[in-house]
Amino acid sequence: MLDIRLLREAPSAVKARLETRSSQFPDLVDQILAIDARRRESETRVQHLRAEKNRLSKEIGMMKKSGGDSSEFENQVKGFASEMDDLGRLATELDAEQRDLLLRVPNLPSPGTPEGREAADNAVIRSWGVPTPSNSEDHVTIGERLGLFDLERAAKISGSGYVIHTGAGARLERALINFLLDLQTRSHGYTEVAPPVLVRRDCMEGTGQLPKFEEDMYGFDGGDSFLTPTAEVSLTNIHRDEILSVSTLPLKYTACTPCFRREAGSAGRETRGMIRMHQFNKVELVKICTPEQSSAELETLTADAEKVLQLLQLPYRVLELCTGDIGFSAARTYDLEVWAPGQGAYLEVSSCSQFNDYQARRMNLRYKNAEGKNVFCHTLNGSGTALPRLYVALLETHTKPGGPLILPDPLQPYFGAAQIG
RNA sequence: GGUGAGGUGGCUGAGUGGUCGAAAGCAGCGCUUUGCUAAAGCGCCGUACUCCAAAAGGGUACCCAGGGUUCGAAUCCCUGCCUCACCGCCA
Repeated sequence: MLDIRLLREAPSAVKARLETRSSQFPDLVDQILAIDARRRESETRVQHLRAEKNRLSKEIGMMKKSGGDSSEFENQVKGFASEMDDLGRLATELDAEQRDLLLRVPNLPSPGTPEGREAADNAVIRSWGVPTPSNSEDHVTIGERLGLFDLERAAKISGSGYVIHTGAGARLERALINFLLDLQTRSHGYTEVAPPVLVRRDCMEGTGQLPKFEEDMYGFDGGDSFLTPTAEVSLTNIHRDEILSVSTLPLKYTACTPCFRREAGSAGRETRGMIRMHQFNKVELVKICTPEQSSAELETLTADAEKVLQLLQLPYRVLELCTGDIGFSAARTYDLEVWAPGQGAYLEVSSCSQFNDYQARRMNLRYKNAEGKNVFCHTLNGSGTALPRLYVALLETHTKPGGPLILPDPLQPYFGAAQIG
């Protein structure tokens, strides 16, 4: 959430920055400022009435104590009680309305974020490895041939968008998870966490999935709790409503959890195979740090995710997303796209984002700085990485048509063999 | 799921209708004194919002959350959430 004071003090700068995302946002800012003005006006009047009420009540107390007659004062207080109630209600309403609208304003893109409207405007900033020619089998063919997973029976029990990993395929999934978590904890210093995947509504608001994207989420109990679409939600919210000691920062957490997404509006897109799922495993990396640390932490976070692809010998490229393509809560984002020869395309396997204090403000996550002031933290996250697309790239890259899947060296001890098939 | 007990400031913990944003202690900060990694004394020490051009200084709200009773609520009532204990059920 943006600081309302920033909107008040520099509305045109804020609107100009939001405009680079989409033209719908400047109007929203005006709407919020109008409500803010009304809200403050009614709040001020209520406060004055309450001050008067408190003063009279205090006098009544003293009169009662000394045995005087206070009925005149009592009537006086009663006299403006209803005006006070009305104004108070109005102020509360406007406050809620303002907050709700403010929660629907996305983060300001960082100054360095390239401007652009759509994915085509993203900037390729580096690539690694040489993409293999796209004449291999696709992962569905390989998976069927080697008996690694079963999409049809998954559809039978859960519908489309689910997978059953079977036999060596299930073991490979487990080997990948262990490899990824060990890499991030042992080599990169993240603390492993095994969080709940069902969270309360306020956590989903904290990281920015709600209120705007409720139709993409699996909700329960009338919208009180949700299955998390990414471990980002659980991990970043761990310290919500806390004031952290600066000496503990940056905090670095990783977790592998199932992720649940309705993918509303994505029907028909990339539906073959495991590229877009309603449930999938993902290793997530989350950092909580100070504003000063934040930008450098984005670079190391991205490098931590890239290491996965390098070790697994999977060619990839890194994009810096443009203003029109970065996520709602993000100020700046690098996407890692792995080459999938069977698709003849790059697949997004990680999105590494810097949120500045946008999420922290939503979840009231602060730290006490050297001057003893409570300051909002900065948060970051990225995948390290999503399993299904990593799996797809692994199969399509390391399998020759009709041949076995040759596992990259670092994976072999985790799987317990050098190849499958 | 049932029963019971609770949720007060960074922590411990008083406070059962009025002058309580809240005693006291601890921790923290500042000063003084004592020549020795410490003690004692004194002072300061919550957050958010808001008014004022700003500072100074006011004001309002906050004792888990939301409602209610009352001229007045940390205190009484209702609901919810959470914690603890025991019972039941269960991977």
